[in-house]
Amino acid sequence: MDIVTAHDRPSTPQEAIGIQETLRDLVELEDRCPQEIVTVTGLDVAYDEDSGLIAAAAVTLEIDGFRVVEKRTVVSRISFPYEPGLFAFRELPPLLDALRALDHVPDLLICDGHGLAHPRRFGLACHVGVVTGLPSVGVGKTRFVGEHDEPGSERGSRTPLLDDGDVVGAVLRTQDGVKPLYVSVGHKISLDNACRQVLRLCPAFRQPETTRQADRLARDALKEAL
DNA sequence: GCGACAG
DNA sequence: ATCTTGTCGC
Repeated sequence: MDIVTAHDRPSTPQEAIGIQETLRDLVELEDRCPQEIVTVTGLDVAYDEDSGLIAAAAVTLEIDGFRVVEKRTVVSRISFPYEPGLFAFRELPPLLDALRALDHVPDLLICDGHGLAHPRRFGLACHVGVVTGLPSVGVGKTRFVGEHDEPGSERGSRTPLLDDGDVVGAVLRTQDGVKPLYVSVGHKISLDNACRQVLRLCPAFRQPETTRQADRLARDALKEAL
């Protein structure tokens, strides 16, 4: 897969913020993904702070049946400190390497982190979407920005995530009585469609099947590299 | 000044 | 993210 990038390795936080403020104007919030989504790629990373290693994984599944189409892992060095709001610059380099290694271009990317639900409306999911040009969705496990009511306890219930008067995402219950997920638009997809696809990916567990598999792959790759 | 703060 | 005992609920 071809990826044009030159804006993923800033040397200072100030520079990183500048990159986000420049790229955020390229985010497309309309549905520009295929009408029928067939393949979905899950992205995740695992860290080992002691060795300074980071492992990234990209797993492409057929959304209907979850058959594995292909999977790639990359292990490299951590190149940016963790900082809320800038954490994409930590995960982006290895994630893009993993995506570049894919042979098949997926219909949608599922990121482990927020998209628009970010202080500058440009979280990891937006960044990955913009630099790849692919539709992307951000799925967070905890709140980063915004306020919301508690969604109903049944799977599929959702409430809007509001920040500064903007609907920046949705708090979506993916399993009955289980802690909800924070879904936000990354790129080229509407919030409604994003929630619909995430629900399809969560038939039995809280987290999307794509994220679960990517998480496991990244951990295994990291363990293997130690 | 005092919290809050994706992974 | 990762570490990591005990503990609550079904």
